[in-house]
Amino acid sequence: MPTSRSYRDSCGIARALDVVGERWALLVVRELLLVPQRFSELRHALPHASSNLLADRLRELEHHGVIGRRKLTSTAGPQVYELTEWGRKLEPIVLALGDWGIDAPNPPEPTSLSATSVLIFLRGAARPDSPPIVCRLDLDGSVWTVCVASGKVQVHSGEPATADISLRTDPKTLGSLLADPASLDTALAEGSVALVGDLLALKRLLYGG
Amino acid sequence: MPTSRSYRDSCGIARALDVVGERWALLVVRELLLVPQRFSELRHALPHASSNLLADRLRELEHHGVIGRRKLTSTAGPQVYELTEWGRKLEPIVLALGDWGIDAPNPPEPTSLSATSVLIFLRGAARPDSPPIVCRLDLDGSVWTVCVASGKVQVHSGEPATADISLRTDPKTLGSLLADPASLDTALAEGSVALVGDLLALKRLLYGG
DNA sequence: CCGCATCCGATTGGATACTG
DNA sequence: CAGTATCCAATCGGATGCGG
Repeated sequence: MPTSRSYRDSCGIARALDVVGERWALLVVRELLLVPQRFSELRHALPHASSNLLADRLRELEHHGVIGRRKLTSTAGPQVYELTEWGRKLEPIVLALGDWGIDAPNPPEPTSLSATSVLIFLRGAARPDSPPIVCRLDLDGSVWTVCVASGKVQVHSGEPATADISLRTDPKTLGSLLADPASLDTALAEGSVALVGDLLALKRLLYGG
Repeated sequence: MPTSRSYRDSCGIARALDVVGERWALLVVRELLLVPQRFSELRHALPHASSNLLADRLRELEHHGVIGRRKLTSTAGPQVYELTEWGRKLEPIVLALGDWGIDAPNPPEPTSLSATSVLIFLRGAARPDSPPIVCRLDLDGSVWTVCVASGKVQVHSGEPATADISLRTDPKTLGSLLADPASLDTALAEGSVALVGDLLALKRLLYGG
């Protein structure tokens, strides 16, 4: 009679929530939107989730077919978690939920902000009509490529072939920069942001124009 | 130090989940998408949620500004819960989540299916390019108007001014009908669906064509 | 270190009963 | 009808352990 934890409701909304409605589940999906990640990377991205809980969610999401795991090297070695084809269809929903949540009150400090989160926000905020640019972005040591070209903003993991500008900072600082353009100068001055390349190009990328 | 139940993550997605991520919250929102509802109506729509939990969620959603409560008569009397302007912005997100959840495995029986759920599904499934029609729909005693006109499908609570066809059934039967067109004839025969008007018009409304 | 599993106190969810 | 009060089971969060 434990009747599991299902909503036992035939509606598609309830059935979706049976799969991704439990605590942390959609944040795991968020983390996997840009790139497959390893267990330890997910832990770093979601520092307020305990390890057992994260392991539970990953197992459940895998069991429901939202994510899969793939070995990086054949036969024993590190593995990454990635969205399945079905799981990837959550992307527009999760992004829309993020837009909606912008208007919510801020959570109590201290807060976390993962690289994936801020990159998703940057991708949505960057003006696609700004001039083409390739930016190398080093966030907490992991390297990303932000590319604006022909009206599209792309973000993916790894080194760019060539870069117009190069930025090194951490997710929370980048988040502050996006929220408050005025903070860019002081961040550069105190070294929390290191820039190689044209400052004006960076401002166009982050704030449009 | 209880550090509440917040995700403590600055990302908009996490902040949205701080508001509507708790159990039952989004199903309450779903119930209020079509029409404001009273406490007892919500209980009937979500029979697997206990009363204290429903009261808790309503209080929290109100506190966060997703829903509000309004007195039907001035000074003491019944009250209804309704979405705020901000809460109404969840509609496309919740509908998209429902579309995604259609592909999820069905929950274990027995399942519930509220009038709102099935009407939302009907509204999305009905072909807007079918001929104009006004349908009076009596679901478990509450009356709705389904109106197809000029390429739009509308569903709202209450009696239509005039109706081309009139249907009386319950949400679960209507859900079965939408899922399986072949079940319509037997449902009519055994009386679980009562139709007044043109059967062909009903089939066009439910299944397109 | 990485990828979990185990243990435990604090919260939360669920069912029933009860009150204004 | 519209919720509270109460009790108990399940879950969460945090710390720790542990094999590879």
